[in-house]
Amino acid sequence: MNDIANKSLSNSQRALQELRRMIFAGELAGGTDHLESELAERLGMSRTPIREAALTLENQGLLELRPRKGVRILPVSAADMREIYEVLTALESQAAEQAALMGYDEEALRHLAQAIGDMDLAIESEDLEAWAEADNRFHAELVRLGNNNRVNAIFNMMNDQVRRARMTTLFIRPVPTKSNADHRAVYDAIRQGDDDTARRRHREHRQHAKEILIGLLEKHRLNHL
Amino acid sequence: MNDIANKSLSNSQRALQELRRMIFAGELAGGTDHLESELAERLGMSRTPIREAALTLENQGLLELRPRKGVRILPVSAADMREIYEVLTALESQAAEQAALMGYDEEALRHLAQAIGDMDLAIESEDLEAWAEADNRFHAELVRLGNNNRVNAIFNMMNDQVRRARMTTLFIRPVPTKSNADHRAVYDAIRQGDDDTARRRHREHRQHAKEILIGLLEKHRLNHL
DNA sequence: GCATTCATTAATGCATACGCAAATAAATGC
DNA sequence: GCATTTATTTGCGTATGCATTAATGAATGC
Repeated sequence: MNDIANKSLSNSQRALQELRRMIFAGELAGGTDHLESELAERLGMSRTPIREAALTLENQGLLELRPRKGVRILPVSAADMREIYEVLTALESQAAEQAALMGYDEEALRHLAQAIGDMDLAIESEDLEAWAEADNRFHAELVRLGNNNRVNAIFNMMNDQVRRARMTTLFIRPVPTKSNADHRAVYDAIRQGDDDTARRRHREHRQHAKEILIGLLEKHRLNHL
Repeated sequence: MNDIANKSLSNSQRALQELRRMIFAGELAGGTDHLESELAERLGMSRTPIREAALTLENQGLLELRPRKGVRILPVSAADMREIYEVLTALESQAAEQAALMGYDEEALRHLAQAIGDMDLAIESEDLEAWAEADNRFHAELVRLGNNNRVNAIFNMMNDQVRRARMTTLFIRPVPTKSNADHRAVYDAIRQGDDDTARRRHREHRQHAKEILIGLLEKHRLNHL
């Protein structure tokens, strides 16, 4: 984010966040190969911290270490997106259910309500980027309320990969005017402690989103992003 | 497994599988700290491959790298087990649903049926270890049939941690005579392509297992394993 | 002209070395 | 005797160098 914050980070950590950034920014495009030494030079450090960062990113499914071919930035295919959405559907539904069981009061659900409100505004002003940001905020907050660190961690990993695809798909997708009805229904169910409805409603919401996305990807022949 | 196979592995890979084994065998107990250099010496290699393996294991949630304190083997608490079971419940249910949608024939479900049969036999002969092995085989096969690499990968990670707890809990838990009825119901639903039933039934099965386990852990004050 | 073998190149996997910062012990002041 | 400062130790983060081994190109045989 800023240089001062970076000063306190180790080189491994800087490498990690820089490589992530480069991947998401498309500077390291999906499907391309890069030598460790090349990346090391580019980030102004030795191969050691680069390797450590690459190891981590490999575990997170963003790239692959292929001996003598360099690190390969993994492309995200339509099939990958299906897998990712299935994981997200399963885990977020679980989070919605758990959130409903937690008995949160209105104050605790403030961020969730805020995100829904922001999406309304974004749709009115037809600001797709603002909508995507608020939508993501809603889902992240929902998962947080689910009160399960592991679900949270996996969500973040998968979400990273979705973000890569979203850049592309956001602008070819229909304005999601309907989806906020789902969000509200999930919110209400959580507020009322109705875990069954929360889970089921969110599940349908995500499943629907998946079908739209996969449909778009296939229609536009976007097989790797 | 054997020396010959190990010869062809890199030191990093050997370190990875050795450290895993030591953790699961209890040689590196939960909550204990170990210096990188100590582990390096113990495995007869330098710190570099040890660090790489430790990085991976940290990502997988088995240990934690704490500067100057060594790698800390993470204990698995009752709260952790709750989290893990929630993830497994969500993902396996998704896998059951997807498996039902795949339209597998009897042959494709052979391993699943085999595992169920083995559990029957194990219960008859009261062989808890054999039962646990077959049970695990059933769940792993179910996930495989779910046809989602990411679900598979996460399942394996979570399952690793469950295995650590199972060593302890297996012998204080009641003989699971009833659970095979669930397994059969899930099998039938998949065989008949009834995705809704497969998902719901498996979800209930897992949820039940979770409640039993958590109950046991709390009753026996097993807060960290 | 094509396949096969050999030589060359180059990138990795790993060992090693070292500076730095944190933790611990020692010493000093009060 | 306690607190605070200073010295010492120790483990980690990272750079560097080298042996290994795969990939590439050259050369030889057919």
